[in-house]
This record gives sequence, C-alpha cells and structure tokens, in this order.
Amino acid sequence: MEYQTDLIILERTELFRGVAAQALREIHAVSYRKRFSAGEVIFRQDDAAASLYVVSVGRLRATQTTPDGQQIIIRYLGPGEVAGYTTLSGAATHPGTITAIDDSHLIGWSAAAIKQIMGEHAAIAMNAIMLLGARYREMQLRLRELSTERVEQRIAHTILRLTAQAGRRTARGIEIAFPLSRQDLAEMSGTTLHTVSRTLSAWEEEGIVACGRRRVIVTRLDALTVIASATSSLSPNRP
Amino acid sequence: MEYQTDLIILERTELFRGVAAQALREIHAVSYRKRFSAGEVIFRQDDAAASLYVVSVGRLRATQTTPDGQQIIIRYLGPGEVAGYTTLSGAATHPGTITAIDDSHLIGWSAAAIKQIMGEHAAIAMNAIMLLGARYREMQLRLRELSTERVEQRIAHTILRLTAQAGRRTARGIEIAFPLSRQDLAEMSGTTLHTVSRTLSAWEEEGIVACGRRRVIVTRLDALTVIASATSSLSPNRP
DNA sequence: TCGAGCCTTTGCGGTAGCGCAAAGAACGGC
DNA sequence: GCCGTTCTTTGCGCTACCGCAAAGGCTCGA
Repeated sequence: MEYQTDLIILERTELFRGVAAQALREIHAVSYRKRFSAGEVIFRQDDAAASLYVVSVGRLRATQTTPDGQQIIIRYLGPGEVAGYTTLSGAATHPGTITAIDDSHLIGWSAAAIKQIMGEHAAIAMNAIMLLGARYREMQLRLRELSTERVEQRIAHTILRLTAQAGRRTARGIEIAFPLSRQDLAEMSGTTLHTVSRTLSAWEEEGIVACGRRRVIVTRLDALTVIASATSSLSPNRP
Repeated sequence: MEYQTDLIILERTELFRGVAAQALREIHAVSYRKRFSAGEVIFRQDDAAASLYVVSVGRLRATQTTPDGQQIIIRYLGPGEVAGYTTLSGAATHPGTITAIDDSHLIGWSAAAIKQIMGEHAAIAMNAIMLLGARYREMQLRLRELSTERVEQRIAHTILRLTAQAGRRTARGIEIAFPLSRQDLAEMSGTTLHTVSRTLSAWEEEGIVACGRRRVIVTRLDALTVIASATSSLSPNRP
C-alpha cells in the first residue's frame, strides 16, 4: 500500500521526472522510509548534510534562524517536494532547519546513495538543476518584493504564493491547506505578527479573506491580486 | 593569447572544475567570444534564454526590475563567473537583466551546445548543481538579512560581501574593485541612496571606510564586521 | 467542565528611515 | 578650461511600521 503510494509520489516528483519505471523501482529500493510527528525536526541548521528526503505525506517547514534568535521561513514543502537539497549540492551543512508541521512520511536516501543515483541517471542531475534554478528564481522574486514593496503588498504576495502552492478549494473560497499562524505569515513576509493581524483584520472587513486561528481562506482572489500588484499608490507624481 | 587566457579562465571556472584538459579544449572549441562595452546589455529581463556566458575579462551586473521601474541588484559577476544560468536550468526567459559595467570579454555557448556538453560530462552537471546551490543559499542569507536587520547592518553586510568577492588590497585598505555608486549599494541593501550616503558619511567620520565618487575602500574591516553582526542594540531587555 | 496555554486583536506612542529639495563636487567631453 | 551631466551630501518633515502592553478567544488536555 505504502509502496504503491511512494512509487506514485516518486514518479511525480520534480527530481525524478522522466525516469524509467524500472530505474525508479531501483531508486526506491535503496531508499528508506521515515515518519515524523508534527513538530519534530528533520534537519537542524548547521547539522551535517547527510541525507535527502522526498515528502510522501504531510508538510514541512524550512526556516533559518539568526544568531540572536530571529527566524524567517524559507518555504513550506508538501508531498512530492524535496527536502535537503544541500545534500545534492555538496554543501557540508544544512543552511536552515526543517520541521514537520503535520505528521509526515518521508522517503529518504543517504548522501552516498543520492550521489550514486545521480551519477547513473543524467536526467536526475538535470532535474536537480531545474529544481534549484526554480528555487533560486523564487528567492530572487522574494528579495525583490521585500526590497521594493510595502508590507501590505508583501503579505498579499505571500498569501497568493501559498494559495498557489497549497490552496484547497472550499465552499467559502481557497483555503491554505495547513495551519498558518499570523506569526508564520510575518516570518514569510518580513514583518511582525501585529502588522499581519491588523492587515488581515482589514481585509476580512472588506470581505477579501476569511480567517480563523491558524487558518486563512481567500474569498476574493482578484482583490488580493490587485493589492499585491498595486503600483505604490503613495507616489503622487505618477501619470 | 586570448586563447590561452580563455582556457585558463575556463579551467578555473566553477562550472568546469575537474574537467580534463582535452575535454576543456573541445568545450572551448564550440564556444564563441563576444565583447561588450561598459553599459551594454547582455541579456534583457524576459528575453528568451538562448545562451550562457563565462566572464573572461571585465565585470557584469545582474538586476531585476519591477513593472513600475524599481530596480534591485541581484549580484555582480567577475572573471570566471557564469552569466545566464537560466539557460542551464531550462527556464524559458531570463529572470533579470545583465549589463556590462566594465568593458568585458565573454565566452559563450548556445543553449543547445551547453545542453550537449552537460549530457556528455556528468561532472559539469554536478558543478552546475553546486553552483546553483551556492547561489540559492546566498539568496536565503540575503533574504534573512533583509527581513531581520536594520539598514546599517544590511549595508555593512553588503559591503563585506563585495570586498570578499571583489576586494583589492591597497595601501589605504581593501578597495572594491569596480565603480559602485551609492545608488548601487542601496539597490543591493534594500534601501535608498540617501540612507546609504548618510551611513557612509558617518562611517567615514569614524575612519571605518574611505570613499569617493563610485568608489568604496574599507579601512577597518573589523569595525565593519562588528557593525554587521551587532545584536540589534535597540532591544533594551537583553542579557 | 474547567483551566492553562497559545493565538489573536487592538490601542497607543515612538522612531527608523523614506521622500523631497536643493546645493555642492567630481568627472568627462569638447 | 569650460560646461553639462552625473553623483553625492545634507537638512527637514513625515509616515509606515514597529514595539509594547493588555485584553480577549480558541483549543485541548485533564
């Protein structure tokens, strides 16, 4: 049962796209399975990079912490996504911490196994390049947002990205499919939980979102898009 | 002459590290050479990704521009560095603009050529993974800085990074080896040229830097390091 | 069912850093 | 050597956003 599920996940994972079924079974054969409960840590920042996982079930959060304890969220990882790219790219230690935020099942390989697999299958190395390229580009975008946009736009962009990545259609709108506190949103948008709370309250007033405790539902995606890409309305000297 | 120089550059480039001399000559054989004057554009944002360059001589700047014209600097590229990684990673268009800021000589390949080269040399694909991994990690770091640090620290970090990447020892200290305006520093640190100017003036007062028109020299690296990593002195309730 | 923890909301200053403006200063071309 | 252009400096007000504080609400476990 799990065997079947895992194979389907691997088939669809960006990293193994285009790999023949037989090869995929071999790759699966050298993997191991590991379960983590919500809250458990998969990798800790600065730990040696010794393994790589693909999420089968559940959800993970990648964070980075400053020496003085401030934290930012790098990304969330859902089924099919790769945790521990560092192990691919040869860095000695993990740049951040990865935590399970739901009970999660991961499919893992040792660094040596992954290295061998990539040596044998050029397509996988190519997929890794595409994967890292995409993440790099996403980071460029976020950096640009953080540099040039005001808080409200940044929060809007963050929520839009999350709905695209983990949105679930419901009767009331698109719901982000995992628990997401105001603090979490703040750590993704480069602001504080207070500001996020105020902003969401305002949006709820306007009927753009509906939200509860660690729960966000977007009811008017169009309105949020407008906010996200609003040419900063504060410059009065604009045509 | 140029042939020799180029081969030496290719040998040392992160992308071709560990490739046999003979193979490198073949790779060089299918490359072309292109010169750009200071100010010329190599790739324009959203253009199709059709080629990849390694810098032989000169310096490039990678920027990204928002729809409303605001710009940020993603990175500077010196000799041996790779411009146009998008062509490696299969995205259709360039995420940003690359401009020559000095007269520059580039060694280039078409997308097809690079694809073939990577297919034939697994080591190069592996190098590409490491290269993208490193850039991804650098972006994570910058994102964290931008999210958690105040302007002064961010400017300090930016300058430290630039001295590491393109610092030149001089009698007065470490000089950043290319013209760098206040505006440029602002676009790398997520602030305005005014704030950069004020900050540099203050540092000059304290003898930490010496700077002129589009020129920055760090005279007291240690002091700058302290500023960069100062635990935000504004929280009064810290042990 | 109750209580202890989280999470969230909201009010109220305070301030870091922005935006504007205007005056230098350093090039570089002619 | 002169002049236009580009870059830099500095003053001054303003405001978006933070930081603190305190008061609700949800949950979940006992």
